[in-house]
Amino acid sequence: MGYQIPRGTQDILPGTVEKWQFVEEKAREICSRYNYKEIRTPIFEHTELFLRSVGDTTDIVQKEMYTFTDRGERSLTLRPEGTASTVRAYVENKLFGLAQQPVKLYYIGPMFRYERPQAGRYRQFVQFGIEAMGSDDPSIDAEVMALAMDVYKELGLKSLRLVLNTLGDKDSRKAHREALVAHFEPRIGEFCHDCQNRLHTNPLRILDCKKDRDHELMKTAPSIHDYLNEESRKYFETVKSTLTQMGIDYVIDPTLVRGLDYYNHTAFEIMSDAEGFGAITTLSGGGRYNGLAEEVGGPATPGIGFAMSLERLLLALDAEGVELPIEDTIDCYLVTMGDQAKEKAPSLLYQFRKAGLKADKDYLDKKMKAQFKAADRTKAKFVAVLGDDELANGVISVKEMESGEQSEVALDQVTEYLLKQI
RNA sequence: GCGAUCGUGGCGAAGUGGUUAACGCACCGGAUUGUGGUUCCGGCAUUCGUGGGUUCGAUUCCCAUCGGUCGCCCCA
Repeated sequence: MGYQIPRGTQDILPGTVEKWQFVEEKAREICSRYNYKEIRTPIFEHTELFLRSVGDTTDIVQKEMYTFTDRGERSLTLRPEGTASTVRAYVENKLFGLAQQPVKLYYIGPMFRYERPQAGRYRQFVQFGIEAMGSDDPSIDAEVMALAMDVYKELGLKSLRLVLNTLGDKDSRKAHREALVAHFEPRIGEFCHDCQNRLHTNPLRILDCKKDRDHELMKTAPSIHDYLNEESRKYFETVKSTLTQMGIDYVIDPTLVRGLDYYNHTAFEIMSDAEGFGAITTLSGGGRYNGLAEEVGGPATPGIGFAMSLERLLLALDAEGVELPIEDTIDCYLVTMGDQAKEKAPSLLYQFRKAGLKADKDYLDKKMKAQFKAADRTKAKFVAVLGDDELANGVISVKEMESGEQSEVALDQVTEYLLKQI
């Protein structure tokens, strides 16, 4: 049976690829409205970059990376997300020196994570994401969320929920973290294995453990909101009020924690409430990562961004029954009858195409009836019928498929005729 | 990484330890020798994900493996 596609990957074929193109085009259009410029970075990076940025205690790094050694003994990793590469490029290319700040970038491309595939989860998947670096103004946090929501809304999605939280700044996080450890440590034995490990690596994650959700200590656990210093609290307030003024709905979820270590202050996810998703409801996620540029060897630079999976976006469109306005017709299908006409066909078709018409013909020597069927299948608006008779008289028959109306046109005028008709 | 479930032609989908593997859609041809979307007739899987085992014989039973789907974990 030949070869099989690797697990968790997919071929995107004609018929589906048009949806991808449409969605990508929409994302680009919105980015250009918000003045974000595209950046293209390599699909693999030095492994160290991800260890540093994503965090070596995260699931992504611990068990999901496609890491390999190249012939020069370098450890490389297929990118599991886009922020690390973008920040690396920002630092390496000294974009912090650009006159125009903040630097607002977007990317669309494949990411790789070694996971058990299921609906909406692949080993190679496409993320569209943006990063704004060089400003810690809360209005840019709101802008990032607005942009993300615009993509979904303008494509026609309705069942959306913007979930928002703050993780606070370094000091707030540190104080909260200590409080969490103090809270759970005396009775950590009552928690699951994962949580016991999390206590010292990442106590924040205990809060959204599904197994221990009902433990009494969960309800009394210290919330980050009680440990926010004045600055962090004010920052969060401004982000919220800006969103409100923009008319963007959101809900606060104090337990929202993101899976990557680099986040602070604003963290958000966009969820879909549409039926038909199974376990996956998160369409995209993002947040602020002040300090990441330094971590990667650059100057202290605030940053914020988000990323969405296009696979999940398409799934959501499907779940909500959204039909994208995709044009898949052609203007003219050329049908021929007889040897002379057949010989004339390629040059005539070329003439159509040079004039800008979408045109095609038969290549399998089919009978006329079958050629018409093919014309239907390609959704041709017009069929031009050229037989030896017409050719001898210097004319061609043009039939409009929907109405069935047919007229005879001079052969040397048919291109102009078709251009006028469509 | 763990658990469950499924895997039959291009697609959907029956089926049985035993000579020819239903059916529907799609496709191809003809009725209609220069005109499509309707109708009628005919054609279309040496083969049941792959490999091995049990058996006189397996698509059907067993094992392994690969893959899909779902749940857990986690995430986009």
